[in-house]
Amino acid sequence: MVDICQYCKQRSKATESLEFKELEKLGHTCNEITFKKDQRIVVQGAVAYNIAFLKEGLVKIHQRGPEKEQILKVSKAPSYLGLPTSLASRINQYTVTAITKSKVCFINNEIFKEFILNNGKFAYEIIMDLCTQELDFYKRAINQIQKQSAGKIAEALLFFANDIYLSDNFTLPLSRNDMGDLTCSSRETVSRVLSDFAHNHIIEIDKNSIKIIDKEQLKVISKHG
DNA sequence: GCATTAACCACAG
DNA sequence: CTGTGGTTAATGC
Repeated sequence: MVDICQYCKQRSKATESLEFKELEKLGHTCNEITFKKDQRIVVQGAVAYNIAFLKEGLVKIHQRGPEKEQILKVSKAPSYLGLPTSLASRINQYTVTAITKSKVCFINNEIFKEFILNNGKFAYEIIMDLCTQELDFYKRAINQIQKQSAGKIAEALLFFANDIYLSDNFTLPLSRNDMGDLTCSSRETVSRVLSDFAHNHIIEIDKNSIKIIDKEQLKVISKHG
């Protein structure tokens, strides 16, 4: 028990709806754990006893497919890590790995269910969160099926710039291999497309630091596959 | 057929 | 781990 939830500044939006008493209860069962880069926070195949809430950091959520690893999404704090797997299944359906140092609160499953059953506002916020994620996932699933590789990689770059770093100048936290797993393409294709973008002055690239020069062009490529 | 795309393989930094 | 070149298979015109 590291934090007292009532005073935590990094709570989820849903917990704003909790009563003081409920927060106290949360505080009694909540454990905060810090993970280093590349440590696994949630492990596919293991039994889930807790809900994981990412307070700080950046993670990748990935699943072992029949052929190879598939990165389902990259997620930054604050967010719940895998409500579907924690609530709908007793076994984790995917692995979550820290890609930067991360702080995670583990909340007892039963307590969490109790909040959902007893507090409508809390439940509403959780449902909103799930809906948003599902819609987002549909969108990306279709993109990945229909776009060709330059489009998928352009989209990934825009995602990091717009959604993760809020800057056109950032350091890619993933290896080329991981970028391939994320965009459903091979690591070679990622390499080629990135250097191609650089040649065409759409981005500047030095190792993993990326600078987007021509964002409009990147958007066009992302849109038209 | 011919062109395009992207995966796979191999090899060099 | 990354970048690049050659090869190959699939697909579209």
